[in-house]
Amino acid sequence: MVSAVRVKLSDVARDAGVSAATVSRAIAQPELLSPETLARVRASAQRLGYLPDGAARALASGRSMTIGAIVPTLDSAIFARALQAMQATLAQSGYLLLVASHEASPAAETQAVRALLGRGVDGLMLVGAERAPDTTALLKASGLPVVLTWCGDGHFTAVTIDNALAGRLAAQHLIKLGHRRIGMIAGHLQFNDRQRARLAGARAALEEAGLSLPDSLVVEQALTLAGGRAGCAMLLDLDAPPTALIGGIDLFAIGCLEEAHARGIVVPEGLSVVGIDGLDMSAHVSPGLTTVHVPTGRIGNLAAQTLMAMVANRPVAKETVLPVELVVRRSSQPLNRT
Amino acid sequence: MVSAVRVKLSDVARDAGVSAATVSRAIAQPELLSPETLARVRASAQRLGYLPDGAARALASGRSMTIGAIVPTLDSAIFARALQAMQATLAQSGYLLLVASHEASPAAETQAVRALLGRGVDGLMLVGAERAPDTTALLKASGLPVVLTWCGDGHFTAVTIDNALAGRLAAQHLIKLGHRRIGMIAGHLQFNDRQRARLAGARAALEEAGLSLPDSLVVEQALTLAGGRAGCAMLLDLDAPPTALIGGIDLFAIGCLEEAHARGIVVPEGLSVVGIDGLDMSAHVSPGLTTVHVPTGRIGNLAAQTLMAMVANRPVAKETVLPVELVVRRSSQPLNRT
DNA sequence: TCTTCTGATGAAAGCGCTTTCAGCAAACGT
DNA sequence: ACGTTTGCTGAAAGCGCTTTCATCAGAAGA
Repeated sequence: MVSAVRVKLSDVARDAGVSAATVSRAIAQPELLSPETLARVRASAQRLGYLPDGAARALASGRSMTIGAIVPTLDSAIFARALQAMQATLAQSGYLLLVASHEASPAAETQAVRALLGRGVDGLMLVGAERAPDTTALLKASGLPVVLTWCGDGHFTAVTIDNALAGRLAAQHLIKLGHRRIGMIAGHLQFNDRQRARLAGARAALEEAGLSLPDSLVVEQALTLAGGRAGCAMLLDLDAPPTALIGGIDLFAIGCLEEAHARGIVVPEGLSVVGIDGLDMSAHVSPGLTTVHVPTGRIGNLAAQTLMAMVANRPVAKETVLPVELVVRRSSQPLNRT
Repeated sequence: MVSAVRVKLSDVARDAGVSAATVSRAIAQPELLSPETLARVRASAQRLGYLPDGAARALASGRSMTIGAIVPTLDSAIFARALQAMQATLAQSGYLLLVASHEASPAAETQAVRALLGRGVDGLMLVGAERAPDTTALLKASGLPVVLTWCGDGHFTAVTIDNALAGRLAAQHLIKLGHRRIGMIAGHLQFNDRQRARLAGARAALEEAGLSLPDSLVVEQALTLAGGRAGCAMLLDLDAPPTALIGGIDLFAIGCLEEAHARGIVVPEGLSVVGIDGLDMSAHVSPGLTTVHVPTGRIGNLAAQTLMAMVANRPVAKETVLPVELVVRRSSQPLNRT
């Protein structure tokens, strides 16, 4: 490792014949310098290949130009897209994204928050509103800008969607099509307020229509395609199987499509399926998946923007609720249209 | 923002009645302290809610406990999985992941490298071996541990797969099934050595079998499902369309499945399709996708481990080539079996 | 001509931690 | 009994930068 001695601020200062303060200003507040000085400093910095030391800057200025994000997992189309959007938005302003995942463990989330807080992030993005009290206490004590996503808690700033409405829209669509026995595959409800809300929304819609979503028609599964298939299998194996299924996430719904196909059940003739998320994939599977579209990318963009605004002490909306929208495709049709 | 004054090392030291050095040791090298002192310091730290300042630690110690990763995009099942694996592996050792993406732009990659270098990462993961000379120069000059993934360049340490072999396996499989006109949908080849190698491998296999893969049977597409569909459409619209298709990534192959389905072409009877990647999804689409499986998660794990080993000055293999493996499913079958 | 600004720059004091280097007591060796 | 080693702890010097605060020309005002 022939690590060349790092060029530091003082080297540039010496080279340019100015003080360290001037070089510092050339980087952070160029408008304070005379054009000539600025040009000279920049030339020196360029020639020496100067790269400011982030740790030192962070220590001296109290800002790290880094935003933290803690998600259940990166290995999910949803969170991956949201993080990509965040990262892209942040990068435009010179911020970097520090990520951690907790795999649906509140304790791991606390750990992650502690780690990111220690790393001096300027702001923190979290998913959902439900978490260990420790975590919340840590967050509040830090006084750090925090943005919750997907679900808010009324306390922290949030960029959300109405998950209950999403569940409701899915259910209402099926009800309107004449379905009466509707089943739902949800993610494990513990430590997942998004899924709980979607389920509650669907249930409320059914009850408002004089129907119901009994626990026997709800299965909890791991948030994977295989989970969706397994859930679908369980519901179809019921004595009186549902005529329509709601997937708490699109992946579940796609799993249902596969399972139905494997069983020789034609969708939508033999079974209607509706998802929630609006994955790209959902438009391409066959039959095309009817789903409640969620603006995942925008959640990421907005979370990033909100966080940066908070860092800059600009006012931000306490909670931004992004719209969800039913997208009807081929996977759902009126009951008994044979 | 009622940001409570941050508890600092000196506060803990005072509270515990020891020097700052002792508190510092309690955190980083507890074995140097007497059990009693250690316990006392820990109790104080705990009670005061002390959280070490990462920037200060990084500045003083020269280590940030942060690893950087730069990928084309986070919004891809492949990179998302690799990053999730990296993150999980790193977290176990107290490291955090700083991510950036470049969207297939060499200039953006240079930018990202600069940003991460400045942020004082202890190591850097990059995808592929091809990049702007600036970037390479920057990397070398920094002397930082760097691990390339998917493709190596013989210079930097790398955790790779044999992309050419992957392409070759896909092609050989189809050749063995009797296919003679084989088409391929590849990602844009510029700034994507993985795709170039896969294409080259497929082409080599065909030539070895006395066949060929003319440019007319190769289409370049954006790395999305829609790209796969579009590519498939182009190839099927040829006067003499291929009887089998290789997708440079599974997503392409899945797109082919959709496009074929939309055209009323039955896979595999009317068209054989093979992918490369081994997405979870590929096992679940119908027909199940024949694909060359790539151990994506292991690439991430190994990259993380390698990077940590390099940071610790432990010896590491210059290049680890992970195995790829053909997984035959239903989407491919002998030619003309009707 | 003599203040009073204004704009550009420098000196120097940290930011919160790590890490030599020393010091000191207790344990050891002979 | 007297050097030596060993184990634990403290003092203090930075790490590389930012940011007051002070300075000092030159421009502007009286």
